[in-house]
Amino acid sequence: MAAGDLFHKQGIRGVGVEAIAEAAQTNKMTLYRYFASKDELITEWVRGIVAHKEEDWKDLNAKHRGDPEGQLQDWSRRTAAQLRAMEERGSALGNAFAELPDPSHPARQLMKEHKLRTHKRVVRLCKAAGFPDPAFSANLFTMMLEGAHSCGTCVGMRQIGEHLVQVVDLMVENNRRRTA
Amino acid sequence: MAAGDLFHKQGIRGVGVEAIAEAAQTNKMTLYRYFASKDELITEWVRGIVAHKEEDWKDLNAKHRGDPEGQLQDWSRRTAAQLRAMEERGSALGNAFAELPDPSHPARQLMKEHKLRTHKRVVRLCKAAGFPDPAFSANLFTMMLEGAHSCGTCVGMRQIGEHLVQVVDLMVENNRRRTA
DNA sequence: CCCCTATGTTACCGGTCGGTAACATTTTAG
DNA sequence: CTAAAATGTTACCGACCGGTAACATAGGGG
Repeated sequence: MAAGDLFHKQGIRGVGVEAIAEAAQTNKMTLYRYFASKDELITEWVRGIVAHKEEDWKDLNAKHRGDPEGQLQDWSRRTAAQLRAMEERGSALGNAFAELPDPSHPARQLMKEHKLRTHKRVVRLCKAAGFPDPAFSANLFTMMLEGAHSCGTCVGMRQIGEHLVQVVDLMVENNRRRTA
Repeated sequence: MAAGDLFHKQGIRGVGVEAIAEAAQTNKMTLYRYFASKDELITEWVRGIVAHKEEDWKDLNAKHRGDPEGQLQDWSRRTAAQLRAMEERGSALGNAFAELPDPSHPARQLMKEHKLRTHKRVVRLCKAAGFPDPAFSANLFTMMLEGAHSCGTCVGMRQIGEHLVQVVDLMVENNRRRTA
């Protein structure tokens, strides 16, 4: 899905179907034989991103089975890596969410569900890790994660990523000391 | 600037000049006698929001002169209040930033400058408050602030706001204990 | 009253965009 | 090789949008 690059770089509404077709090395007609509308194209693109992130979580769970702290830490590290690879344009999902105000848009719903699932996962991890107030800690994690994407404009993504990792490590270690 | 409501609710690109004029209880022609283009309209709208936020900072500084911790805490409380008053649609500036990919767009530059100024202010406050690693703490604050806006989708803005206040208070108190 | 300015009205222009029809071309499979 | 399926090409439609011209109307100060 080469269209995604365009969506991300120029904004969903800023890129025309013609340009998408060209980027996919085909033409408008063929495109419309596979996708019913531009909205469906957008939705499939979003679905792909979301699926990829969900896959990442499965991988995380497989790699650190029964180790919630490890999952949280690895998660922060992967996020930091993504941040490092990120350009001026910020998070694809975040931007897409802002560009699709219609609450009934399928792509928006996909993103919302994914956000909810992710947050629930983090709450579960915090609970499993024995954090005294899992809801609070989870919200904190989520806030920082979401925020990290949009504040690379201030100091650069590298530093933000490192600090994200730092603070997650710190919280996990603190909690370990507390429970030990 | 009633146009702002439309920009915020339907997205900048999703609202036409005609609708803006109608919302301002006038018509397109009169609008174009005051603003050279839609982009200028957007820019002025953004300028207004940014100016308001800067004014808020001045007020913060005036109310807690020589008390950096107090400024940080009050800042988190004001943000929480904004979050509580926020609907499904999220932060106006955040969305605008996502909707204006062109780095040379004046509105985008305004937002970027504002973000940088704000972050520098937070760094200065952290330094003044005697945080051991001001850059780190400031990034943490900014991450949470930025993130709070975009993760109300998960658990609702009220809880996010409260937790933002909680963690800022916690950090400030921790630092106070450390330096005492 | 009258002039000047601000505002409103209508119609229009050029361009772009999402989407489709009809037809030509290539690729693939049997 | 041939038939069928997939892909490409061109042209087009209708809708919308940003922006403008020309003209009508109102309103306020001298």
